[in-house]
Amino acid sequence: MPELPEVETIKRGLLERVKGKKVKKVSIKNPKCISFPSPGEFKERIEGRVFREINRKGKYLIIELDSGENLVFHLKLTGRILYSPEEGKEFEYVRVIFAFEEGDELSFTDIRGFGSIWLIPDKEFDKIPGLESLGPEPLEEDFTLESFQKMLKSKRGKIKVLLMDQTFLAGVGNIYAQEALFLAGIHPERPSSSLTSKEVKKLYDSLRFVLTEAIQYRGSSVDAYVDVEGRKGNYEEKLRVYGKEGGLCPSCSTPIRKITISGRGTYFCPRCQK
DNA sequence: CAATCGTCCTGCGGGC
DNA sequence: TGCCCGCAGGACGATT
Repeated sequence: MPELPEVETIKRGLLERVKGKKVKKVSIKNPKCISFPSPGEFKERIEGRVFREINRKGKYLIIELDSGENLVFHLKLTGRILYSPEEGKEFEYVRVIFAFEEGDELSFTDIRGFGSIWLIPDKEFDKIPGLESLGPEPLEEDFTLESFQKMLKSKRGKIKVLLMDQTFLAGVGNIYAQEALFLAGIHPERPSSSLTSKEVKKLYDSLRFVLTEAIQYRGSSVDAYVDVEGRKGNYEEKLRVYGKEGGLCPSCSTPIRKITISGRGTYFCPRCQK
């Protein structure tokens, strides 16, 4: 389940490995993941192009090509982007392989197949569902406590659902929404409008803290996540409540509880989170 | 109108 | 033991 810290880790790995490289060949093993354009056009428009700047927006990964087009990935649940220093490496569940002139390769693999790839001309991000309606980046400077307070004012509904809403905040998913709420001592089912200003500040600080810490640890390998080198993240063992059903609260030793909110598994400490 | 549900897909875990 | 059913989940679109 790659969320902001995992996609950021992949981005940094790509900058190191493939920035400035020229694509010699695109091999499409399973065209279903290519949302736009047609597989044939996708291949034709990428071969011979150079990977320039590499950016992340929420959970989307964006590679700028020297043609002015953008190669965009969304990994959803089980997508992986894997680097291989040699050609011919066939990863499991491989869908698309980008082979570079230097003889190295980048593979997109996906077990469950929810992930998507797009190739779009510059400034045509509207071709990608969700990309243009993303909320602010929680680690950017313009996401201040004041702006978070304002954002919450016009919103209703459960706070956990809101944190995971990509149009509200970019890049936060099921894992880090729960971790931030735990650190802030806020029950995931609390109506967002019921938070006191003290709680809003705690949540703001917790969100930024947990995302920053998770990036430092190169992400959490829940589900299929690994970095471009195929290495697992180191943050899983640091998770405080996510996936800890039957475990004890790291703060008060009360058993962690699991509930379902909008169809998503949600872990929390019934004592620490009110 | 906001909240929930169905959908896509496949590995895996629980249950018998 | 081994099989099978059903669950998990990001985000869009349909539905209530």
